[in-house]
Formats: sequence, C-alpha cells, structure tokens
Amino acid sequence: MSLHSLKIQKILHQNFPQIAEKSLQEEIATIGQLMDFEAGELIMDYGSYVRMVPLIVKGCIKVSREDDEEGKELLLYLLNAGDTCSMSFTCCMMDKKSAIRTEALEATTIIGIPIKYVDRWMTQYQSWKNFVMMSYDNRLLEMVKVIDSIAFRGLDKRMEQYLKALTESTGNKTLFMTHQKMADDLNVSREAVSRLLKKLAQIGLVKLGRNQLTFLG
DNA sequence: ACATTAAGTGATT
DNA sequence: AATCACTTAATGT
Repeated sequence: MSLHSLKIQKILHQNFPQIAEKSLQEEIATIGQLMDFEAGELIMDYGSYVRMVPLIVKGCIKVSREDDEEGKELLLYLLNAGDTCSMSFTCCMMDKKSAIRTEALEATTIIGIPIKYVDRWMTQYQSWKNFVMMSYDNRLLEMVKVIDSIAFRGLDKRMEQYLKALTESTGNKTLFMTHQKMADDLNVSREAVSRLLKKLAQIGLVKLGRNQLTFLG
C-alpha cells in the first residue's frame, strides 16, 4: 500500500470515525485525493460543475449562496474538519451546476472523492449512507438557524450568531476582515455593520480595529 | 506627501 | 434598514 493511502487511512480514522467499514476506508484511501487550499482561495464558484465530493480534513470552508443578479451574497454555513459538503452530493448526482460558492477561510485540506464512487457507496456501505444523511441533517439544521435569525430576529442577534460561528469555526477570536466583507456575508449594508459593531464595542462584546475585530463572547 | 481604501456620520426615504 | 453623500482615519507607495 502506498504512503499516500496510509496517510488517508490515518486521517479517516482521526476525523471520520463514522466511516466504519474497513473496505470502504480502503477504497477511500485508494481513490481519494488529498487537496490543499490556501486561506482565501476559492474552491468552488457558483455555476461551476462539481466533479468531487470533499471530506474536510483540516481548516474551515465558507459556503455561501450568490444572488443571480447583482453579486449579492449570503453566508449559509461553515464547514470544519469531519464535515462534508452536502450540496456537492446533490450536484454530483444530478449533474447540476453548483448553486453555491465555497471558499477556504484558512489553510484547508480535503480528501476529494470522485463522483462515480459517491453514488455507488450509498447502496454498498451502510456507514457511508449514514454519514451522508447525518451530514444533510446537520447542514439543514444550520440553515434553519440562519433562516430563523433572518426572519425572526434583528440584525444585532444575527451578527452575534455570525461572529460566534466564525470565531468557533476558525478557532480564532480575532477575525481579519473588513466591515464590507461581513456586510456581504450577512447581505446587509456596510453602514449597518459599522453602526452595529460600534454599539457592540460599547457594550464590550467586540474589540474593533482596522481590518480586524475580536469577539469577546 | 499623495493616493487609496476602510470606517464613521447625518440626512433622506 | 438602504442609500447617498460626504468626512475622517489608517495604510501603502
């Protein structure tokens, strides 16, 4: 067995304990491709075809929905080690263009699984099916939370949730980004973000700086 | 020093 | 809360 395969097996063991069948682990180790992305790198853009399903090994990926018209964006959820991209399953199986955009927020490593296996494993391996289903469930729950905060709560609570998700997901209380970027993620105006952050700074929830912000939750 | 970009502010809708 | 029209502040060249 190759060094590459051994490495993947070890990673699987550490980050994807749900994937139980030995033969499945071996298949992934054989055909999976380790891929690295730098911080800020665009992994999949809106409209491109999905050829692989990623298993996230390390880092953090931002998944966002893009509006058809004027470059509007909305953060849907964040993915971390042990997660997979649910949208990519659907896109793969139906051979559709990606309805989302994914971007690495920090140095990120994934195992890429070519499309053809993904489908076959669904019927072949119980743990793969469970893994996929579980992943759908998690993502859906996260999206419900986002919808909930958009529909029923003000921007202030939404901002808190956003900051919490980002800092937890990146494991860093300080975020290096502009108010404009946050405004894009939340799909609100930059001014609204600036004004709200100023309020949050006054009550001591965040610490502000140019191009950076520290969450003190 | 100058230009550029990020952030703050007030008025208007 | 969005948009506009500006001002002020920080940073890069």
